[in-house]
Amino acid sequence: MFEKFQTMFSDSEENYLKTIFHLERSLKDGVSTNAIADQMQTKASSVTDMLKKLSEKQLVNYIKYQGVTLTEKGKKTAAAIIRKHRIWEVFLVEKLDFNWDEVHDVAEQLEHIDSEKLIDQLDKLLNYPKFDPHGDPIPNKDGNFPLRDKQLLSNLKVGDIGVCVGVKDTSSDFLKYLDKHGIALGKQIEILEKEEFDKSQKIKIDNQILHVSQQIASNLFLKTKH
Amino acid sequence: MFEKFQTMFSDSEENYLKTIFHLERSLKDGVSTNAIADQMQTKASSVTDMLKKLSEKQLVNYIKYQGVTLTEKGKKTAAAIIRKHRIWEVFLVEKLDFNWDEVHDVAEQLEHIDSEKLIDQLDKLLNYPKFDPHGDPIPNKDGNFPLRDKQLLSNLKVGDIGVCVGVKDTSSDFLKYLDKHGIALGKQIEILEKEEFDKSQKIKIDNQILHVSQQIASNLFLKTKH
DNA sequence: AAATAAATTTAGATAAGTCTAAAAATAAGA
DNA sequence: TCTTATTTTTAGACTTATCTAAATTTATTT
Repeated sequence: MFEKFQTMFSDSEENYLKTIFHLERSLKDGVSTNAIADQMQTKASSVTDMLKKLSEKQLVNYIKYQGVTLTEKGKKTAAAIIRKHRIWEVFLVEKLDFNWDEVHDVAEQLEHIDSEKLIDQLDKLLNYPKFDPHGDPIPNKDGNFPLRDKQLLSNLKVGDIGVCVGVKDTSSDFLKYLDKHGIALGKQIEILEKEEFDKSQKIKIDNQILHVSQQIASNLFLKTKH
Repeated sequence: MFEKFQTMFSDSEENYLKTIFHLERSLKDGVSTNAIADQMQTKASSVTDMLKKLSEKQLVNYIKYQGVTLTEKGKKTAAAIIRKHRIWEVFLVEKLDFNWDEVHDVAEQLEHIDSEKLIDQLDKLLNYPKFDPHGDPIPNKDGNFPLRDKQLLSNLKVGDIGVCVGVKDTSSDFLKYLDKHGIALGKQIEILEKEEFDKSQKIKIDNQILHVSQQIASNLFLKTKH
């Protein structure tokens, strides 16, 4: 009755792959043991153990004391997990009325469900979304991420106009702040003033004037009108 | 990033509770170690280990060599898991075009996802279904199962007319057999003849005549017209 | 370049869940 | 009832994933 699903990889292995994938993107060069440990709230020794295992399975290139990179196989696997995570997030928001600050923990569980048909059908039900509720790209079945030119609000100059297309910080607190001030994906934002001293900005959204700090501006992605 | 979900119980514990719940219903009196081991395709010694643990957690009444019964807490927990399993099955069939013979393995995974909001919203999306795709009752949030008077096709007599409301055997093979012969939940069936010798029957469904063996008739539930 | 600091790995331990093989308890048969 | 068979439990081992503490390697600093 409870025949074990011989999923390719354990939940833990999948979580490591996903983390390494993300770190590799942001840190560019090789990912260190400690970086992984920090990100996953675990101990460096645990990371070392797992890296050995992932290395044996040809998922990472691991050289002692030198950090890791994902192999092609590792990248594909990580992309598949991220794909599942993000499709589930869209589902939760679009079909089950979750707010964008509530989806992460549940998606973290759902991403490990093993069923190709399930994810394909979900994708179809949601009309093949390209971005998740935070504006992050959803890789296709081949592991390729759709590109979208976007810039941080903090990098725009006075007079620029853009549409909000994503957030860098996906923490619940930040998302709730955005909700409170009417900032959401799809909204148009115009930069009215920039304060050099503290990098804060005055912006126009929904014909309302809003002052945002550097912290906000550097976590909000806009797509500028070319 | 990957803070462990401190779900009440592990997947394994939940699977044991669910199995014991089902066995308790069919076997009536206490459930034996071997019955659980058989059902779960595991070894009796593993079952004993788990029973000790479940007993410590007040989920079962366990006396060495005497089998187990679920406590109230155990019943509630089991019902909650079964509730999740069956709601997911409805979702898979209604929203993702799964066939009723494809849902079990996936629901087996999904039933362990820990999110009250998720299951409540799913329930709402599906319009609070009372029965799953095999006609099995979905317990409510209190753990109570909706009742439906139903009888096995094999127990009806010539001339009786009923509507198909469930299956006893939910194996893929049986469900595919039913699909092939146009038998589905909601279909009306009339008993035309019964063969005493081999207990086979001649029935009418969709104005077609069909011969079904004892094996089929004893695994199909009908609701007779009052 | 030697000494110190930081990062990483190893060694050994723990917990959950499972297994095999042996021991103990219960049930069944003569 | 005594003996045998069946069921159940115990004992000890294994795997996965984690941890702490110690050892090792790499990086930094003077």
